[in-house]
Amino acid sequence: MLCSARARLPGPLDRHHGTGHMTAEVELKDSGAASPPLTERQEARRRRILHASAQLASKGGFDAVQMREVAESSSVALGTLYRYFPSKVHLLVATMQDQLQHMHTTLRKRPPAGDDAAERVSETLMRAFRALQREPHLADAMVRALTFADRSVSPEVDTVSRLTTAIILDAMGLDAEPTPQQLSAVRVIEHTWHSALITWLSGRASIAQVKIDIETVCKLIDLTSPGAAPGHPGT
Amino acid sequence: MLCSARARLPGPLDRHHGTGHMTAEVELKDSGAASPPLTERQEARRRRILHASAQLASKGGFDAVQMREVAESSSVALGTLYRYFPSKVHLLVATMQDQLQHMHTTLRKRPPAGDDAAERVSETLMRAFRALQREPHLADAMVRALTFADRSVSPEVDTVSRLTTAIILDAMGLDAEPTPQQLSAVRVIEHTWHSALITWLSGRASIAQVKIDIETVCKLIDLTSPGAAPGHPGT
DNA sequence: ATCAAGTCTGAAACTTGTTCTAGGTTAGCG
DNA sequence: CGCTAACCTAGAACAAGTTTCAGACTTGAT
Repeated sequence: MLCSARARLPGPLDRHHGTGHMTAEVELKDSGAASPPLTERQEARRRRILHASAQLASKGGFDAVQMREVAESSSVALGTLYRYFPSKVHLLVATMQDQLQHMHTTLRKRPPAGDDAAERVSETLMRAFRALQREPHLADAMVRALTFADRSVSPEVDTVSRLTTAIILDAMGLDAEPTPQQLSAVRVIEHTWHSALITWLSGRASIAQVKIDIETVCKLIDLTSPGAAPGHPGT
Repeated sequence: MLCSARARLPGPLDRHHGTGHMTAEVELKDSGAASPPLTERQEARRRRILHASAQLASKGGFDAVQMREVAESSSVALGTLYRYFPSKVHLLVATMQDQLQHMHTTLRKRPPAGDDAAERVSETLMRAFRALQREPHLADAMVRALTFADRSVSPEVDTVSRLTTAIILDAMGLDAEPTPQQLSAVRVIEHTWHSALITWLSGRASIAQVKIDIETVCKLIDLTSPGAAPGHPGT
């Protein structure tokens, strides 16, 4: 990455001024995300790009996702690629968002069956972890992009973060709205999740260690659940 | 970063074959690190480089640390810079190691004075956090480099990790050797620490939120300390 | 003093992310 | 049908990390 994140000219993903006429190509289904009303062909291009990105990432990780190659693989001009995704990090974060959505729907179909919330969350994360182990290079590309992202990618990273939070909250199976303490615990779990993945991906931690750490951090859920001993055990 | 981390030719930081003659320049004090027996002038160069790196990083963060500039600021040829630090990430991780060592000695002088281990650790981390807030750009450069580092930087990142672990263990003030559970808790705290810093640096979390999360994760220390309720509170 | 080995320098070259430009294309609209 | 705005393409150009190379320098050994 060079200087990353300048102000960008309006692209197909920008809102219109509402003056009446819209994008040149015919506008269709704005189902899903609210911001980008995309054309059929634009949607197709976007998908091709994300597919190429994931493909290349699966092969060789972060470094293997080269913008020129992504452009060529998805039959799109380099300039167009940059119109859709203003930087490599944007692209990879979007790729991650895509994959996360898959995972979320998959997980909803077969929810974890642990006895308490902590178990269910750690089971869920371990399931996700196993999925990532099947495509370690892809995981590398996505996670590195995610943690390397600077302020210009904040909105996208935030979306990913919300998705992850949703997955964890789902697994917790709460009866009521989460308390602030629970939300903090979830954030901590997310932190641990990302950082543990990094250490695993860079070969500094074993799979077993990641498992242990996930289980360790998940204990925070019991600790912060309403009804658990408040404050320190010694108090 | 481009392709990062090729096999590198022998540099001043490499061990010798023990054949008898050593580095060209006079060899002096190998106090400190065991691996690199550096000359006086080499040590001076190394320091100049690290200083320039920190200087530039303080000014504009990760992007502002440009290898050509570092080389010029430290009056060293670009090739030499690369001989000392095989990549920008190596350089920044080494910079972090340097800063951490300062912090460690500083902390040893005025150890935290909390009642229990969890308090002391979170106080220590918050102190470090405040130090980082004084140089947010430097923090940005170091932390981004740390989490972006790939396998080729593992040894260096590991050193930083060990330093951080040492700081936390120091703050805990253990009577005995840490148990495996405690070590896992410390790793989780470290994960949270890095990842929370990232979210703060990229503007996605407030200082207050980082504080809360650190305090939250530090509760794990009580939970895993010998004598605390083992397993889940509900069991 | 000379030699060999390892270092340092300066500069050019190469790679890949990112930006820019000129021209061709598409689609709504009068 | 022809206009216009927005889009897309091909390709050059630029920026910064990384590599390479020839030559000068340093030092210990002969």
